[in-house]
Amino acid sequence: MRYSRQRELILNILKDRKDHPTADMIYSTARELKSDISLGTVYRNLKLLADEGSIITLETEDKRLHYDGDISRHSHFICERCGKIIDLFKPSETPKEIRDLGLIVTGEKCIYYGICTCCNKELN
Amino acid sequence: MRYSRQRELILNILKDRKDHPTADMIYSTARELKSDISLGTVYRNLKLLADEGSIITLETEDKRLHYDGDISRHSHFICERCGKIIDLFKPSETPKEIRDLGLIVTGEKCIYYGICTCCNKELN
DNA sequence: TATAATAATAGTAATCATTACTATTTATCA
DNA sequence: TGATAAATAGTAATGATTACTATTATTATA
Repeated sequence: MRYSRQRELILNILKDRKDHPTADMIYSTARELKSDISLGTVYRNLKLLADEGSIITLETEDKRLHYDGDISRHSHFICERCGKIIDLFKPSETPKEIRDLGLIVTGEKCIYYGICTCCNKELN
Repeated sequence: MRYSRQRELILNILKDRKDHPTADMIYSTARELKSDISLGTVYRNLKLLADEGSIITLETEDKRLHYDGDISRHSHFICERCGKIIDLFKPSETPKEIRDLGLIVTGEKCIYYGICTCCNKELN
């Protein structure tokens, strides 16, 4: 894979932020920094980066892929009211039961759903 | 919500099978049993059933929603080679850390990725 | 049981996130 | 410094899902 300025930009944008943006959110940030970058380039590179394991994808209920520049082992919480995605530390081991089934586990994505602290305050 | 024959059919199809079909897979089974059911009806009712909690949706990496008629607390394993989705028992509690953050957890979806037993045999 | 009210459907059109395509640009290596 | 081919910009296409509308079916009530 050859170096490209666009790919480096996309990766840096993602590594610098702590939220979990969609492709078009990354695209709009990228446009501010390089005004002629195209949406297709953003999509293509996000996929390349995800395939090589440099970033993580999150398949959420909003039907848009979200991206995470933090590839450390952790899970996520998604607020069903405001949609905010919160990083959670993931302390538990991969359940022994899974290995006992003869399955080879290479990754996991655990998403908790509910109401975040902010929304809970607003509701009460 | 008024009774409908189509919705009952869709729910029964899903409750009767142990795999995790997509909308169009459910649609083709439904067509065999009621030849004039429409794809839109399948989609609309799957959404209704998921919203009321009668079935579960699985957001996978293949960009198609999969449905599960088993609403007991369990997680899933997806084979990255053949795409098969396997039910796993979910013994662990919701991590205390999450509640300590002031988050209200109403649900969770945990998907493990890797290679299933069948595919592993074929590879060796 | 017949009928009025309206929820649900079938069939089709529209949407929208994502991917594919192609002429042009750019990174990289001899 | 060119040659080569990967990457891009810009646009068209794809495909899962949703919206729309005339018609049908359910259900409450007379």
